[in-house]
Amino acid sequence: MQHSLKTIFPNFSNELVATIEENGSLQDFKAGTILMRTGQYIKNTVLIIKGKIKIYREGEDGGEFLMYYLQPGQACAISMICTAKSEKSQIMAKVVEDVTVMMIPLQLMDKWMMEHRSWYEFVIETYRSRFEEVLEVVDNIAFRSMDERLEFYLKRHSDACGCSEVNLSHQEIATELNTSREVVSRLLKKMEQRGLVKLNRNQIELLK
Amino acid sequence: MQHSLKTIFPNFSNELVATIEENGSLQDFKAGTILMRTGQYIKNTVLIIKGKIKIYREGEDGGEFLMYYLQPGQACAISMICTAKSEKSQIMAKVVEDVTVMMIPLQLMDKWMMEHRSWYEFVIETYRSRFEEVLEVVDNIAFRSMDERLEFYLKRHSDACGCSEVNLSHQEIATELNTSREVVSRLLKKMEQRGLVKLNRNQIELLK
DNA sequence: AATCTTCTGTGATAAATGTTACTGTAGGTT
DNA sequence: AACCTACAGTAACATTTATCACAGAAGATT
Repeated sequence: MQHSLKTIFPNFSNELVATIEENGSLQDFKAGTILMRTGQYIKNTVLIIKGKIKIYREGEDGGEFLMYYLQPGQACAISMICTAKSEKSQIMAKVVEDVTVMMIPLQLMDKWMMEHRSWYEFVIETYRSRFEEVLEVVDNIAFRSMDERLEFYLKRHSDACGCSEVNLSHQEIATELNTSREVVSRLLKKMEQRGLVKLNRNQIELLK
Repeated sequence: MQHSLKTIFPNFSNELVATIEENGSLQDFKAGTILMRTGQYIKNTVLIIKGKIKIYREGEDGGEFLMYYLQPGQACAISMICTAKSEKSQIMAKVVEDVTVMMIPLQLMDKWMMEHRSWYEFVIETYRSRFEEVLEVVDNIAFRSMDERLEFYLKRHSDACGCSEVNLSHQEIATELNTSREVVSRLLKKMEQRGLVKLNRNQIELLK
């Protein structure tokens, strides 16, 4: 099998992997697709096999605010939490790099919690890590000014891709931080003067 | 029994209630006690029987930021999430009104998930509602300005106590919103001029 | 090459929030 | 009453962030 579940989710037991392959459905989505909207009911738990999904909050005025990214081996905590009670989504999920996901019907999610220890642990760990990530986001906006938040944002990006280049326009960054492009340009320029980054068109190299 | 678990947690099954009473330990804490600190390891899951606990994030500079309050019938989601792996706390928990809590050793928390359906559902629901609350907090700081946040804060308080008076000093409010007392005073004065509140010493009456 | 579009840089200005400093007031204490 | 302390009001100023306006640079298209 091309995308071995067992490789991507190494902690799943063999029985669990078999059950998932039997009951879940693999689906592909192109970059740009919105997988989940605020207010929409959730019908599936989503495991990411390949690609990248952005989880963000949308303001009433249409502003965005990045919460975190989901990558292979991870799952959407919101879809898990909400599924349990078939609740509405509180967030937006948008594909940023073509993804392959495993969709798992909501009834199974609950059932497996009791039957598969490794599923239970995965779900709990997913909750925990996402909760932590959101807390970190709160920290950032509550206690830090824009320049620090920008640095943190860039660092998170380069950590995620494992490289030191961030291929984004200033406008894209501004959107995710819910600020304006000019502010991002200005702050980046200052960072460049401090020798922290090198600025190219559609690309920011982290130097430190 | 004075504080009947079954009354405060109506969804718990009778067996679960019995198990909790057998294994948990009731403890009282005075207002002002800090039950949990950032970085501290968590050894128990905490169920609130009586009183009120404030869950907040602490900035490096000592600033505070209110996440939410815990009241009778609720549990600390962080303690549940972290317990599962005996992780460190990411937040601060401070008693604001004398509390009685039920402490449950971490091993049992996990065990009961498998054995008691009503416990499982309670835990999941706790995760869900807290996650939602934190998302709302993010919304507020990300998309709203201080005057809107203040209004929201006051509303949440009066909703929580079921009355229209909020008995807090400007300083206390400022601390929880991580701003300064002067800003709160100014904004409250404006709200008073708009006829939204009436200001007294240590008290704010909501008029609308 | 000429044209267009997108991205970036930057000044000027406005608005929101934070900070400093000082005043007055209510309530408690002696 | 005299005093003290916590709380509240407010002016003046600093800083941060948002907004507007415009210009130039890098790529893409014709």
